[in-house]
Amino acid sequence: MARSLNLEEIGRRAGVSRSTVSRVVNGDSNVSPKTKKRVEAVIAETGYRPHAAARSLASNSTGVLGLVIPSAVETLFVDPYFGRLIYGISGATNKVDMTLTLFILGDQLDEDPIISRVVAPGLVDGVIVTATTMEDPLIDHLRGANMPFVVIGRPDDPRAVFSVDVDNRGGARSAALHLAKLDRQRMALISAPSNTSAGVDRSEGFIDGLTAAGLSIDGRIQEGDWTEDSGRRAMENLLADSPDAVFAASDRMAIGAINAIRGAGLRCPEDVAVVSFDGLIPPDQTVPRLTSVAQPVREVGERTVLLLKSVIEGTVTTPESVIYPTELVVRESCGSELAAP
Amino acid sequence: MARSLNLEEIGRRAGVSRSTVSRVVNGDSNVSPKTKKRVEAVIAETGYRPHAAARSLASNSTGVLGLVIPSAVETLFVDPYFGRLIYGISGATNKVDMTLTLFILGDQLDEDPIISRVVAPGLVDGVIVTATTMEDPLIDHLRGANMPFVVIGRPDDPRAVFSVDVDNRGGARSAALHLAKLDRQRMALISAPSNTSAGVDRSEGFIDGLTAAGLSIDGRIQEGDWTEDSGRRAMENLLADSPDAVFAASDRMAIGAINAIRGAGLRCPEDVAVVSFDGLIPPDQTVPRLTSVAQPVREVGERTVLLLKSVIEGTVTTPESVIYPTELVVRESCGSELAAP
DNA sequence: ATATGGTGTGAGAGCGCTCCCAGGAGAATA
DNA sequence: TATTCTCCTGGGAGCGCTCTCACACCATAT
Repeated sequence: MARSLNLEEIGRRAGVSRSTVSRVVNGDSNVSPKTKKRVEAVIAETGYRPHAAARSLASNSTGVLGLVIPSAVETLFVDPYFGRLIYGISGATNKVDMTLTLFILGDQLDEDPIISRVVAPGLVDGVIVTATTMEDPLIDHLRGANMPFVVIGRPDDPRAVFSVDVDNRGGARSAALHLAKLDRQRMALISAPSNTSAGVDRSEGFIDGLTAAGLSIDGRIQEGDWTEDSGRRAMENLLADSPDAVFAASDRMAIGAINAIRGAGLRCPEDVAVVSFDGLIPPDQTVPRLTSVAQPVREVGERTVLLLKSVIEGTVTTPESVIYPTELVVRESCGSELAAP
Repeated sequence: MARSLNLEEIGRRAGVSRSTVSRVVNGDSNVSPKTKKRVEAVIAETGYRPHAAARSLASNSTGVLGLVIPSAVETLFVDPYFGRLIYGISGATNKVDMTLTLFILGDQLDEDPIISRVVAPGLVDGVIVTATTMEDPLIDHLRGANMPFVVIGRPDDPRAVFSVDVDNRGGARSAALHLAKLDRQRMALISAPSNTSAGVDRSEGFIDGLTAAGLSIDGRIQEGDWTEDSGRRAMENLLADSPDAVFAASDRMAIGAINAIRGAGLRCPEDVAVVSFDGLIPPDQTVPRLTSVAQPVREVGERTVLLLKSVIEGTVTTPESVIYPTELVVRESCGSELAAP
């Protein structure tokens, strides 16, 4: 019978103690080069790998980060944003030599059995919460269980919660100012869901920009749900008010809007200019190419992981809100070339 | 100083032993109703949750499933397929009361440090491998580490590996037969990468169908990489051969192809009919609505989880290949209405 | 010669749980 | 009352690791 391959066994084969093998495995410097080499040889030859659970139990840390995504994401998964975000977070997690666990929440948010798994001790060291709707009960559970966490988005109380977000307000505002500069007078808004912080901030920022330019929205607002389809329907409704420009709170909704504009026999950008938010669609994939407020999704993901790691390690203790700037990337859909000489 | 909340402590407060509390937590029947109630009260009141790592160590099972996704997925994440698949797998994992961990592989496939984490003992009980390219070294590592795994797709040797796949061949074949029945004579193919089993099977199935209909492809093949953009470029090349129909191995590539057809001033389906594979795009999101070979992504995800669970538990020991049927969903892009009276 | 200090190593305890076995309490049977 | 059986409960061992402490060893300083 093969005895199980553990520290003790490796030590036996290398003629040293369990402790010494542990030191070699964990890169402790207090091991003589000769011993180290011998132990490493045995490890390589046996294919030994430390037992993750045992390590977690003894060290009281798992090396695992949790990513919590609300259920509404079934539709959201179609949006390139989530794929990018997961990709960024996963890459950063690997870079710091940790593992990523996915918690996709069910429908009934409150007493979801998944939540109890998220906060169970010994499973994850910390949690990243994304796309949280305002006043998410999950936050309370996390805090109650004393589980380190970082929110992606703007939390209800930024002074009580660690968070990473992009400047949704400023980005949307710049979109309004840009369109105003191009002499658009009757702007419309396709907003994102108003129970998300990004949705609220982008709407407020846009209207803020309008106001600063001496314009007003006059009720030309339709709420979408991030999907292309909702963007198309929203635009169809808005066309009744004959707007000359529209700001869509996401790329995909903008694509839907462009389709609606075309479907109504109008031209984009000549008749209706379009500016979107996200900047995640490859430029040549749309006609006309989208003018969009670009947000650094990958950077947000990486920074979140790093921040969470600091919180777990206790390096950072007072909640901080990291906010990444956004950048208006001008292409054809806003009609800036029409205005230029 | 708050003493740590563990089985012993709960037992102390409820006036029973560690063992009894453990029985209550795990739903063991051999506990008197009175004791059970008392223990449950203490648990509820203290908010006790079992320590996952300790449990794993003692029971030698983690309750965690790993999902391994190759790196190429940065582009693939844009494809709705992966979102759906992850969503299905995650839902099924939750349903069997387990947790899902994500391993997104880096670029250098072979000695990726992530692989060593995947196969490390005490982290996951089993692994789901997706989008594997042929002869993936990961498979060998998994087998070498004696880690239970199930492949989504068609493995090199179906008799040696557990797998779940859809009938790519049959689906593609039915697309060819359908177009032939509509009197299309010069069909073209936009294939998926030939280092994936789905890519190979869909191409072979399509050509097989052509042959059965007495037609041939005559070199009208272009390979795409699943993206819309690659579909557009592929179609632009194919148009030089003036095909009257095209089969794209994925929805997104089909959308790119339609754009290319339009861009060349041709009509779809009148001049060039289009049939795609996947059936994941909401019908009204394209003009014309896509005729597509639909695959049951969610079912594949769920079945994979269930199968993996059986393998882990040892219920199933001889490798089996589950293959789901596909279904041709006819809409407008294939031009079937033109042929009908 | 003794004191001092760094370096490499081993042993013990303990993380919180599960699993197994021993055994008491009470009911059923003799 | 003695015996057997079932039901419930407690305690010990052990999962594989980390962490702290002790200590042997050798080099250098006093």
